[in-house]
Amino acid sequence: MAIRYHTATFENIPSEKRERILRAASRVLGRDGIGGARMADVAAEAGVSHGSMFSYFPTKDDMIRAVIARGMSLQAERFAASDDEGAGFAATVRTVFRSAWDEASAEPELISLWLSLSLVENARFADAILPLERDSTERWRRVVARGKASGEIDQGIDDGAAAYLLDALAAQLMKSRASGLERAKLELFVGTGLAEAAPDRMTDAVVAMLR
Amino acid sequence: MAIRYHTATFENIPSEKRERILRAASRVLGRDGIGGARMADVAAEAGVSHGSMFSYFPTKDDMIRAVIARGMSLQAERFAASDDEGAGFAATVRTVFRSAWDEASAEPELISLWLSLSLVENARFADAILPLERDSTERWRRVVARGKASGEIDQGIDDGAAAYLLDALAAQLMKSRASGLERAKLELFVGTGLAEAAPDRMTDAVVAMLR
Amino acid sequence: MAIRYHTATFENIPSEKRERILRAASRVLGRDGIGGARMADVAAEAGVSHGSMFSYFPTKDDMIRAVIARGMSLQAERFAASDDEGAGFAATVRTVFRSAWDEASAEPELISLWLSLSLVENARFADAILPLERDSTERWRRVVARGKASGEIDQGIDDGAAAYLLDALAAQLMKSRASGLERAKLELFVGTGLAEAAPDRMTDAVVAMLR
Amino acid sequence: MAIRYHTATFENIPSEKRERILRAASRVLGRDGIGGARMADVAAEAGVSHGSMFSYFPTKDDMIRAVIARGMSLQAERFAASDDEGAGFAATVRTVFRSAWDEASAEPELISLWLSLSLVENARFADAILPLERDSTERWRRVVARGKASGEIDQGIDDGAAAYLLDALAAQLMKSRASGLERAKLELFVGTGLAEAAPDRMTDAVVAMLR
DNA sequence: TATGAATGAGATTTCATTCAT
DNA sequence: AATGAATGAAATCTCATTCAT
Repeated sequence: MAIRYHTATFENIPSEKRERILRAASRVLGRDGIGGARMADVAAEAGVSHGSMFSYFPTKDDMIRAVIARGMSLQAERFAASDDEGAGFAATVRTVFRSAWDEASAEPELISLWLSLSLVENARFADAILPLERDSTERWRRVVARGKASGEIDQGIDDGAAAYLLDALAAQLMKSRASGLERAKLELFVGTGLAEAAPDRMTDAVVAMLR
Repeated sequence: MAIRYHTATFENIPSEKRERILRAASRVLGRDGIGGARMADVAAEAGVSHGSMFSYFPTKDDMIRAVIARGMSLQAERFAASDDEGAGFAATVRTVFRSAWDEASAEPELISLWLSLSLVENARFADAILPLERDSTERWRRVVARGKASGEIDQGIDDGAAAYLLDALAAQLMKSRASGLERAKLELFVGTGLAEAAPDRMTDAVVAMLR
Repeated sequence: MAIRYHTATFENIPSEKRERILRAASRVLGRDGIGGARMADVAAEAGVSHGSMFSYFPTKDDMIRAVIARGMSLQAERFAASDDEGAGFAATVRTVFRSAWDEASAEPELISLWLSLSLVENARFADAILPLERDSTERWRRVVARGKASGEIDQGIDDGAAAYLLDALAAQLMKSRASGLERAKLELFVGTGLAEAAPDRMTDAVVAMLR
Repeated sequence: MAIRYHTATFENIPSEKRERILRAASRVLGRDGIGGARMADVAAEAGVSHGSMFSYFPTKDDMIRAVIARGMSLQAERFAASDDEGAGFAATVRTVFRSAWDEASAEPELISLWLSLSLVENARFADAILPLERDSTERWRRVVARGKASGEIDQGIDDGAAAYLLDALAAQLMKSRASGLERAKLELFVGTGLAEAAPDRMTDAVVAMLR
């Protein structure tokens, strides 16, 4: 069902090499951008020959899609892993904000790539992550619904707006791990050097607001 | 005091032409991205010769900085214009969200360009808008302070977090005017075709939450 | 005595496989041209591995020469088969034109390949078919000689020119089976859709002219 | 009405340079073939930079079409120039065969290019010369008609076949100037070193045959 | 000052050939 | 002997920048 952007050759090589290449691509794409990334750099960083890249992916665009697809499934896995239907609203928000923060810190280049997908110039890749965004939407809606059911969220609150706000906050936190500008902005609000505390502080704040 | 990125020649041409060039550059940069924009396209769109571009700006990077600087001062003007220290918190949020939305709708390419500046690949331009972000921060802090003073915001609310949240929401609304992906995400929350109502709905929601 | 362009390995594989490979090569060379043909395509079309091709033929050029040599001997066989020293001039011309037409229709890619050999860029392969051309010359000279002897050709006719003309006509007919342009040209003369009747019509015409 | 394959830039440069580039392209295409010709070689041979070539022609294919178009109009001019409706059949054939021979000798690379167009691999360019072929057809039909009217051609002769034969012979003579293989073949018929006499000898032969 | 032709370094992509398994 | 992954040189095309007019 999932579309494959790579060639049969790519499926035949050792999975260790496959991972190495996709990680290198992810790193270069995150660093130099979709347009600025050079296949030769990815090849060098992955320790394969320039020509080999094109035996793994028909075109640069295909490689990009493959990296996005991998990023998506990694993210989906993490979402699923952090999902605990039994936890309370505040605990859930705290867990999700914290894990979003940690994952973004671990692979900031994937976040950079994700940021790129919002640009019109890269719109042709955006469809690749829509499913993930949809997934994320649903997740937040359910979290809000549970919060209302448990009384942790005021009944008068607009569900959709609350979900949007929570999603936007999580996204903003992640972006501040990948982007110097977003990080600077975050520090303007929480204080220089206090970024690390941001996920918890935001959790407290948002939980308080919604009650 | 402000740094000039253009040449003396650029100052000698009619201001109408100057505007035309900067607007064309803005449009092309927003559409094709910082890396993907071509000087020849800007020239063609502005109705000047390709060669002239380099007599106005020493390099492409300089032209980009000039466009960003112009975007910044436009934005600063608007901020100043919409500032009404006498208005209440709710009214201020509504006005700012709405005007952010309208301005983004009017010049989405400036928003696109602004989005680009969060990417690491374009980090060398980010310092150009930091002053504006700082300005925006201060503004939201003052708005929150007024809200607390007037009792429209609960005393227990974390000031910094509230300001961050309001800023993030305003930014998110603006971005959804320039990016198909962000627009799709907004519609996932507020419902397809209901994007237009988003600024008011977000205002209502956030005002309710902070009370 | 004949030069071998293939390796010893090629001689050890089943003759069925050998044929399959040479036919595939012929097809690909005819379709994509000598320069444009890709070894990988030949391999795929023949159902052997890419690498094997180079264990059968040291280089692409060798493979091409092998294909040409095979085409030559096929053609020589057919020449010999259609040779009937006892037949009259008109009957001989008719038979040869018709069989040239039919053979070209059956394996147009061999004709394409033969056409390629007239190009300067492929001159290095031309020596491979000179013997065949020489053979063809001799054959036509003999046919003309028989025609004169039997009185079917006017004594005043220039033998060499007549033979050249007959050979050129036969060649032209064959080429029109492989080349869209040559076919279009033939139809300009004989009428659209009437190409199939061309061999007989040309036979009648040329027999009438030489009498 | 005529389609232009070059850019506006190409029209702005000195006509001397334009000619130089098209001639260089023609030479390289004739020598290395359509697929084998390299833009860098054309550029070097014309004394312009590699990059400039792409400011004159959007793509290599466009350059090829431009060269073909130029070859066509040169050829059409010559056709028109050698047209003498008042001349007798034999004189016309002699003039046309001779001028075809001379022109082919003067610019063999154009003939090579023309030969290339018969290959399936180059079929996408063939439509560019169909008008010329059509023109040539009509011309030979008229020549044959005049020959019949003046009694120089036997009434029983098949008009279409005669025209086809004359056209094929002219083409064959031209091709033998560009192709070593075709030249060798011609010499097999007329005798080594006697190629130069071929046009006249063929004229005599064909005039005799058709009477 | 304005123009637009010219340049060349650099990016993607192709493919004959090699070689480890 | 067979396979197919790996290689890297080379080809087309792009575009910021320069420069003669």
